[in-house]
Amino acid sequence: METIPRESGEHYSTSTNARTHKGVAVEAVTIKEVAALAGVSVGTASRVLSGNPATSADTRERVAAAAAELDYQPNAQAQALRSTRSNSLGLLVPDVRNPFFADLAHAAEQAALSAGYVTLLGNANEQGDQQDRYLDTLISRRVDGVIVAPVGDDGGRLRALIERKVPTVLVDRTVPGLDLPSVTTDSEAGIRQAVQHLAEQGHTRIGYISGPQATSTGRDRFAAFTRAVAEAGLSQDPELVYFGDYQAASGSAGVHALMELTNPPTALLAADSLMAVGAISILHKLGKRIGTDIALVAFDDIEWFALLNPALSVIAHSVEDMGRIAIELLLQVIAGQAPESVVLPSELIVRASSAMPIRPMPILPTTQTEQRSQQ
Amino acid sequence: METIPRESGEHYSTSTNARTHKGVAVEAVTIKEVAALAGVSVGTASRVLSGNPATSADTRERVAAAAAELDYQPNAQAQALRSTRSNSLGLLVPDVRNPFFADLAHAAEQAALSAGYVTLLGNANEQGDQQDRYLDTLISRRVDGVIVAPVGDDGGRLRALIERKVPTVLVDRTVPGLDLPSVTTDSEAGIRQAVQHLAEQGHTRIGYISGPQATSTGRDRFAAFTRAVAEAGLSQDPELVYFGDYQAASGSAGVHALMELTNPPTALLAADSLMAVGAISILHKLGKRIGTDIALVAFDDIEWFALLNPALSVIAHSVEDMGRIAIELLLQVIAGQAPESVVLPSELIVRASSAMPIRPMPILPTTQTEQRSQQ
DNA sequence: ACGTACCATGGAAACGATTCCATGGAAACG
DNA sequence: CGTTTCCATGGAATCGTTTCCATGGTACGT
Repeated sequence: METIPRESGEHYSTSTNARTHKGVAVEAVTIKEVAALAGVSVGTASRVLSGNPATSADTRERVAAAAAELDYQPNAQAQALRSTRSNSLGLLVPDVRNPFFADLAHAAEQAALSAGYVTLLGNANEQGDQQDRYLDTLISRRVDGVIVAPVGDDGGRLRALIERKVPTVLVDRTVPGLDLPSVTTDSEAGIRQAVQHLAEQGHTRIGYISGPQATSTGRDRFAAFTRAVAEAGLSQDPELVYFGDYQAASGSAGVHALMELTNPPTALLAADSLMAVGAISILHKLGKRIGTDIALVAFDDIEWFALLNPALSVIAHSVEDMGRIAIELLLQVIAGQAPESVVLPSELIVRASSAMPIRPMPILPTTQTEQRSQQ
Repeated sequence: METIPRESGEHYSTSTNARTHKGVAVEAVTIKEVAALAGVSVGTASRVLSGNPATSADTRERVAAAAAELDYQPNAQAQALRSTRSNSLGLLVPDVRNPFFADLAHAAEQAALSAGYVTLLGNANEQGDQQDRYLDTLISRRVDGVIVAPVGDDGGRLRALIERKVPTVLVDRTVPGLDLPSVTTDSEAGIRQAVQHLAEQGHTRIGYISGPQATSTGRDRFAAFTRAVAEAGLSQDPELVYFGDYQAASGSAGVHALMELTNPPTALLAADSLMAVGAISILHKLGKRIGTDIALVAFDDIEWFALLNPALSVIAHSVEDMGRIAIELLLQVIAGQAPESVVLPSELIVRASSAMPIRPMPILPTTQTEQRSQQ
């Protein structure tokens, strides 16, 4: 709206990309200046800096020296605009504060870095709209590929990625109806081992704190639990299942609900680490001693779980592999291939939280003996 | 190197920004196509889409409809190249897997998002060269501002940021000689409270697992510890200090070293959460019961510490405030102001790990009684 | 020694948006 | 009714880089 006449005088009228800061205009070094200092054309300078072999040793040297002298940093936006490659990947996780996803982010980021990509990390906060917002941002920034641990079940703006044929890989969770390569965990084995292990300790009523049924992991793990319980001949009382949302608070709520049953469980299985944290916290408050009064097993092998007293039994799966393989698959998609999805194994690690038989009595596989609550 | 003649035929020779994927070329929607569909010029379309008021209601409507129809997502690179604003911030932390920095990243990212910025998260892995590499990447991407929890003491490429006048704010740690706004914690109060508290429990020899002296927090906290110990009249035996590197392994090594002294400490203070984790792990292995055989206090208030048994006493400081304020300061710097640095308070939270007097005997402030190691 | 091949180089177009400037038309004013 | 003002719009320049194309020069084969 300013109408003050501006003099278009004898300034450097050639290259003026100003970054203003505290009122002072700072000129960034461009390839033009590098070329000038080296005494070559812009095209030649570009060739040298991008490693194009069609250059003489002499110019290579002079351009490199000029770039170093001026501390030249190429404008990544201009590069990306022209070359349609941004050398950046998007990584979208439901929650960075969840140690599982923090580890995943770390693993993926390191793998991406060694492949020459920077990672834009986005946080969906377990909210579909925030995920969609980030996905649009990633489309706008023309990232070369995206790795998503999806929130919700409808795909949302993931479909926009697919339409645009943006290379995309799903990780940890899948979305029904979306045909994308993925890296997931086969929860079946780990959960069956956990249930069998608890049955061997004499437990007949296992409480299950489930993930939300709007996620693939929530459904898969719940189905695996149901099957395992049936196979082991344990109680299939539907009251023993509480549906949480993968956040700590719902782990607490789950324990509350399960322990108020007239016939409460003697063992608990939590479908992720955060809900396990919530469960532990409330069990402490309720005065229940883990590993003695009640057994507890958690999905996700978090370093800290081994430090608890008693140490927590967990169903482990390798988050490092998951992150690394996700990047590998993504690089393949970027290269124009159509890689197969990868399913990683899970396995039970028994520690003190579930190692002690609560009721040392023989298991009666056929007859379900009514047991009084131990209030 | 291809010399195959390419036909430059009757294709859409106007706009061909191809993103190749699985061999198929996909054209991204550009503003040109939006303008064509709306029946206006590119300039007008741009004005509408960027909210420039110099547009008629009629065109606004038609352009908006066309953009929606085509699911247009602007090319952020072209926008940034022309407007010299990228609407993105860089956030560089020493280690995302450290829950303190994961929380910090989350807090900062949310604050940035609500201010309209996306965050590029980088991981220095506590290594100066990896930090430098990321800093160069951020310069190249022309981010609008950078928040750094610096690794090391020499600044490295941080000086390049300053030369270019890239708006930068330091967080958690500072670097001597760099005049940048920062958000840090005053460890003095929390550490003095912790030492006094331990002295009140009858401890006279407090082991200190220090952070590296090449970080400002390492130095500050060590100095605060030294002062507090002197004030409380406790042992200033230099053998009671172990210098770690803020990683879990060095916490274990520190406990090892301190417990092998002929006169080992009866209480431990760890300068960050990861070293505390390492310390807990090794104490378990050595059969030392925390809170009974040895007292333990950790710097950094991590949610999980409250779940340990016994719960861990901590020196707390607000990581949410730190992240949020860092973004606030950065926005001020971007706006051309020169904000003051902010120092946040710390305070002791006493839990079971340090609550019990280990040797209920009167303190002899002057005479140091020889105590046998309790191996 | 001459033509061919090749290689390093300079110049210019292009990527997709923003933004300045000029213009045409409508509205407002006398 | 004529002139001025203003506003919406189209066209063009521009951001910094890559990449295509043409060219000049050197080396090579005959």
